[in-house]
Amino acid sequence: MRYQVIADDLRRLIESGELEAGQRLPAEAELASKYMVTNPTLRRALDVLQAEGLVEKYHGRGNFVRKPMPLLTYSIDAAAACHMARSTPGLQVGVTMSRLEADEALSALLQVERGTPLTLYVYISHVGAAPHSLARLYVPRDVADFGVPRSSSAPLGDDVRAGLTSVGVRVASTVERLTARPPTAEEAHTLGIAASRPVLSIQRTATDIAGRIVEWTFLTLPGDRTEAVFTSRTAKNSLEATR
Amino acid sequence: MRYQVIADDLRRLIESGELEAGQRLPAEAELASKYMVTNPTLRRALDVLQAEGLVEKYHGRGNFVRKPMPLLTYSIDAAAACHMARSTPGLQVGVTMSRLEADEALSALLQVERGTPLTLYVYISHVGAAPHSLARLYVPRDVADFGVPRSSSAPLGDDVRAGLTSVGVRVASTVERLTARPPTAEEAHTLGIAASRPVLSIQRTATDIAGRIVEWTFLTLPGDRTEAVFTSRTAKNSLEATR
DNA sequence: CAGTGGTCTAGACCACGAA
DNA sequence: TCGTGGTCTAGACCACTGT
Repeated sequence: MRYQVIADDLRRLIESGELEAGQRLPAEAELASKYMVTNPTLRRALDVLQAEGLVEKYHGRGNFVRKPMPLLTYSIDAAAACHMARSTPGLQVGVTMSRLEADEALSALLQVERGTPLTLYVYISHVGAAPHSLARLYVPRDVADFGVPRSSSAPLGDDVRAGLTSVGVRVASTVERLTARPPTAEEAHTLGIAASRPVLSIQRTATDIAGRIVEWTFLTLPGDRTEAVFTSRTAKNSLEATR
Repeated sequence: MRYQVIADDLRRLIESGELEAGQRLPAEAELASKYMVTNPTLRRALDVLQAEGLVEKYHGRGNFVRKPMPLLTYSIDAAAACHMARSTPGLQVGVTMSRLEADEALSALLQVERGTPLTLYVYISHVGAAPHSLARLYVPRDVADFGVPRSSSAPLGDDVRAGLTSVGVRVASTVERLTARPPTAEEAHTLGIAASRPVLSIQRTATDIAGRIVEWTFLTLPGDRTEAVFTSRTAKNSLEATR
């Protein structure tokens, strides 16, 4: 298997530092002639490295050694009942807002009737040029209807939650469902990862005292750059445990 | 992109049930001529479906529609502070126990000195012949030293936790760290999944009131067959929220 | 052995990105 | 525009599985 041999050689070059992080690899045509293989075979080798998270491919620009990225920590703390991501140096967060009406799928997820007006917030965070996280938050407009939050350092939509609180919505309960799965084609493209790289997918439902769903969030986080941390303290001992 | 079109069509056939679970797909040559593409293009389409977990490939035997497996729910409930998996019909759990001494890595994880005697419990659950979950629990023997738990319906080692409580160990705090990643070769073999299928990896640390780590657990769960659910209630409203 | 999937070539052509 | 990666063909040959 020539493509494995080539992948092994390039992996060695990357891990030994001879090809530096962020650096562009030689053009595929160049590598193909160096290794005396044809285009498809060389590309197969690069696919292996991309699947391992060592290489990023950009159509028209080149193939790059993937930079080690800061770990994004998604914290789930029972004591504080808060959700935050550790602020990361160089992290930029972009927010877009759009208004839509609930279709079949959304009406089921949010437990509202079809056609219910919703607001969708999409958060995409970057470290430099590389995407780092993707968050989609749906809020029924009859629950709250505020504008685009200031682009903040919260890549996972915490400021929408803060906005809900500020308009008097009381969140009583939050349910988070976490799965590991391959990204959809769209997610892989948005996050700039290979379709074979796992993502940590988190679906978060926030319910108010009346049992109404006030926020439904869909987080897609690159598996190898994300850690979800959950801390629970046994109720009776919570005071002693914090010393 | 012809391979995507083909993948979409085959996905539709699988999801609609026209191609049944476990059934062999037509030979690649047959499919290639049906879709009027060549071998590499058809195989590319199958790669997509394999990455999505819809198809399993076996060299020399054929390509098969992957059988759906029961979902394992890993529940993290702040109110109850308990961890359990929903009992699954046909689920069988095997437990093995072994004694060892902490090496470099384990001494760091468990915050004990090298050479500290430990007990390792390995839980492997099956549904029929197919492996379903893998749990490795380490307990320092100076914390507790009980025998092999009765093989139970708890595939994730909950009975070790129960055993700790029964000998008077008070767990004050539990930290769980969840990541999505590809399996190691060993894990892929044990769980019977492809190396490209993501797993949900959970590292759970239980600490007692004195800050001593009393249990360190390493769970490896197949991503597309596991869902970790976390429920939190905002403290002040916990009574009202339960009605 | 026959049937199946796995790898590779040589080359054409398309699509994207930066200058 | 030009250099880059992305897709596809037509066909050869290899490797695994079961009879």
